[in-house]
Amino acid sequence: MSTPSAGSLRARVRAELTDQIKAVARRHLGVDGADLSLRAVARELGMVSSAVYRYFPSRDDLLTALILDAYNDIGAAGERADAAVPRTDLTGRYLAVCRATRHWALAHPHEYALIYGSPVPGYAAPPDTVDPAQRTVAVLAAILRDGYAGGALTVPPGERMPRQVRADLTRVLADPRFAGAPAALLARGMTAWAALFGLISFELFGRFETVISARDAYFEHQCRLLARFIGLP
Amino acid sequence: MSTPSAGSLRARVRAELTDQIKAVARRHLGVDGADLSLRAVARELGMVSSAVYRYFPSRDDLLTALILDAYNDIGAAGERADAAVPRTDLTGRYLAVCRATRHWALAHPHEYALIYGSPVPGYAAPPDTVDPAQRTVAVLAAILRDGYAGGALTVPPGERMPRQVRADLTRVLADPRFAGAPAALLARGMTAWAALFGLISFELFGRFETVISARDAYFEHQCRLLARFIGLP
DNA sequence: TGTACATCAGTGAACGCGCGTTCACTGATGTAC
DNA sequence: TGTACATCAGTGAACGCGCGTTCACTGATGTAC
Repeated sequence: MSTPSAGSLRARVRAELTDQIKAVARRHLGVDGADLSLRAVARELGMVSSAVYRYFPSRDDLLTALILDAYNDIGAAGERADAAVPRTDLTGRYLAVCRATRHWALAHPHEYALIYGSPVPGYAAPPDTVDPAQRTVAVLAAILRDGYAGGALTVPPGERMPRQVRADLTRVLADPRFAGAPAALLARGMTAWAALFGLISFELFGRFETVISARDAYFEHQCRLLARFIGLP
Repeated sequence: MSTPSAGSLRARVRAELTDQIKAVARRHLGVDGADLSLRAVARELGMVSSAVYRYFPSRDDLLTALILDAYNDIGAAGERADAAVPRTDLTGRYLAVCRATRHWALAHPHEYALIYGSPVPGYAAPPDTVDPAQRTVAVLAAILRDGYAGGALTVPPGERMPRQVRADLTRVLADPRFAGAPAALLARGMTAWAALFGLISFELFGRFETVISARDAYFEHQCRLLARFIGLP
């Protein structure tokens, strides 16, 4: 209000409109799916379609922005849920992350579909989406690490693992975000990770439509089974 | 050639062209995704776009035909794989079904995305897709049934299950295709089912891109973990 | 504090394109007698 | 076996629509002196 030079006013307005464009575009994902219409977004904002190009150089860049936001949102939701549980309550942390992830997905079905559904033909995600895309799985990995460090999680005795798989997992473990647990544990964790998103996608994409009616309870039960599978008490 | 009246000739030509249209449309799924272009399909077949309407009353009906075929194909692949393994080799049957399902998905990525990817906005699958959609999971259920009947699979002792979840699963078990195993086993089976498609979707939709290089071995290992999770030896 | 210039947001028209679907039509194939 | 009529496949033009992107422009906001 006082010190900030007039320059930052324009910048603030610009940031706000950028957010508004994204917000409207997000809503349009539900109508058009991944091939949302720039013109429709502009129309809803009362501006002419060419004006959007002052904010995003192309339709694909707008899409990329939505994808980035979605990854960061769902990842942050998982991180917050994890942080809210005592560090030593590993099962509680695991369940909290699962619930938060599903909760976000149910609240933002079209953004979820954008990042965890079919890839958009002709669209290639730029490299800077990779890190945000791994926030959720990084939270899960941290639980494995803490569980192993504290002795609660142990390597299942007599578990064999093909050499090539071990090589891949070892490479993953070289990343500090995923390090700390042995490969055998990471393997189980990654199965649970795929299962988590399999469950959410099944629910969201209609596979439980006339089959499962108690969705919350079902998800909870499935997650508990997966927790046991990982080795959590 | 001899007895079949001339009427069946026209019918045969019609059936062939119907198949050709579907074949071309299937290929176009890779370019346009679920919003494939009728005109592009017609163009590739050297016919005028309106001619396609002699075969499919609308674009959505063509899409429905592709969806039906895809469900039946992937389901049949699982059934064949299961049938090729001795009945008593439960783990072998389970792994065979998983492998066949993944194999089909890798060979038909765009059809897989059509049925197991994000739902198409504005498209509602007609009710006759439901049964074909359940062929794969029905094969898995049969393995549970046989395992339980033969005594190889047992209910995990002391496993609790929320009342509502039990109610849902009991309703599922009323269908002869899924009957035969107790609810606690079915619950595990359905987790493994979601995990299977979670794994395949992750692989196909690019989530393993720079992470897992030994895809076959990784999938195999994950499926073995899931087999153990279900209770298979 | 005031002026001269540069930056930027938004306009409106246009380009060139593709789409699903309808409709009246031609000509070939099938059917009934 | 041959003829008269009905069915059907495919044509080509048209309707009405929406799209992403470019471009020269106006007028407001910001900056340097």
